Amino acid sequence: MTSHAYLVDDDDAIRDSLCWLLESRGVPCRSYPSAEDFLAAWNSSLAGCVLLDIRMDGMSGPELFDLLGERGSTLPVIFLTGHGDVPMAVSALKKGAFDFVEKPCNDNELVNRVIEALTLDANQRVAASGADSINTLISRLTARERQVMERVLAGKLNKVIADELQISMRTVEVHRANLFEKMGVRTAVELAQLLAGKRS
Amino acid sequence: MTSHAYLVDDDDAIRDSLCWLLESRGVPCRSYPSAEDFLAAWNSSLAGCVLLDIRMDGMSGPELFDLLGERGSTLPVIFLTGHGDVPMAVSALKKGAFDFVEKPCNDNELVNRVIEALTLDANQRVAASGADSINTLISRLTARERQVMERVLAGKLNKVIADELQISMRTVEVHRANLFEKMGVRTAVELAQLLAGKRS
DNA sequence: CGCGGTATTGCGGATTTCCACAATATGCGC
DNA sequence: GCGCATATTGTGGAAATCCGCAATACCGCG
Repeated sequence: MTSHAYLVDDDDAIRDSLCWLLESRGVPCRSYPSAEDFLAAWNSSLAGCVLLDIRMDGMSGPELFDLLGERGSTLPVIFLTGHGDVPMAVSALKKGAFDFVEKPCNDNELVNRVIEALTLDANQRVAASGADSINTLISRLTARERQVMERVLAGKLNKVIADELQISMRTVEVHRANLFEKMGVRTAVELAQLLAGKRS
Repeated sequence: MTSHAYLVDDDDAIRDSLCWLLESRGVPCRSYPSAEDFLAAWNSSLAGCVLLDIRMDGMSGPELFDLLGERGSTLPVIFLTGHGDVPMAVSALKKGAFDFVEKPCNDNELVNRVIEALTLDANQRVAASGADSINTLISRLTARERQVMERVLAGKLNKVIADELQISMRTVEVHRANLFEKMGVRTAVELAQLLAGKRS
């Protein structure tokens, strides 16, 4: 999924001109005439950022913003508005909007913000992919292996784990070795380091 | 250091009325007639939050905000302004201000924001104290113990560590046991958990 | 100079982990 | 039913860790 700027505005002229501006600066751009249109097109694998008009027919910009958040979007959102007020800007930013700019605005400024947002999103994605691949690894463990892993991470001895799980020590050793193998580590400490912070 | 609201505004009447409002709601408050006054009184152990007027004689609110940031303040800052515009609010929030409210504002709203900011600050402090106490623990280790700890956290076997440090395995065992004792853990895994994330 | 803290090492035994080899049982899909 | 993945257990030995007891050495402080 290439990184795009997703422009949502119900004004045809603005959509066209902004889209042209961005593409002329090397930023791939797709535009949508309504919040509903973008929401329909959105899926969690979209990468890039969103340029969102505040006031639109149908669903408003902030409403779309909230909805995207609920659906797990992490796309940076830049609000665009011709008639914004301070409380609206404050509210948007406190909810995690990337920026809030008033129309008309300086072209270079806007393109810069878009590029910043694109960069942020790219960084977020590499960071997330780390956690993701770890969760993928964990997902490949069997239930037993996960139970053993939990207890290994709690610093428990095999014999204690065996006792807690009501199985023999030998079995614990087997699960332990298997899960280390699957997680690609050689020691319990490496496992702890691997999962440091991003627990699932 | 008790948690306070630090009010910085050059308008006597506003200072008095806001201070009275906050104290009447149970929020201890101290006020300063200028940014310079607060800056002089500030030190890194102050706890609470800052209520900052934008436009003041001498140093402006945003200028003070930047300076505090440079000096390592983590106090949440709520900007107060009677004539703010959107770009100003956006700029403040993107720089990390806690909130940005326009005067006149609803008393309850403001008090709520202050309490939120106070809560945030308190949470930040407990989080920081955790990292701090860990660093304190580490600082009590001897040089050798730290060297051993590094390698233990790298998942190395005692024999390897002994080899790297050119000492006997027995010595490594001793250092290892001592540092576990000092760090208050019983296993290498616990140590890794303890230092998960906040490495010094 | 003696005391205390740190660093160092050895011995020997208890405990634990690691692993190869080997085997049984269950459940699931073709 | 057969093959495969998973779970389970055992034997036995090599390797590593854990730990008490004991000793030597260096260094800074009073």
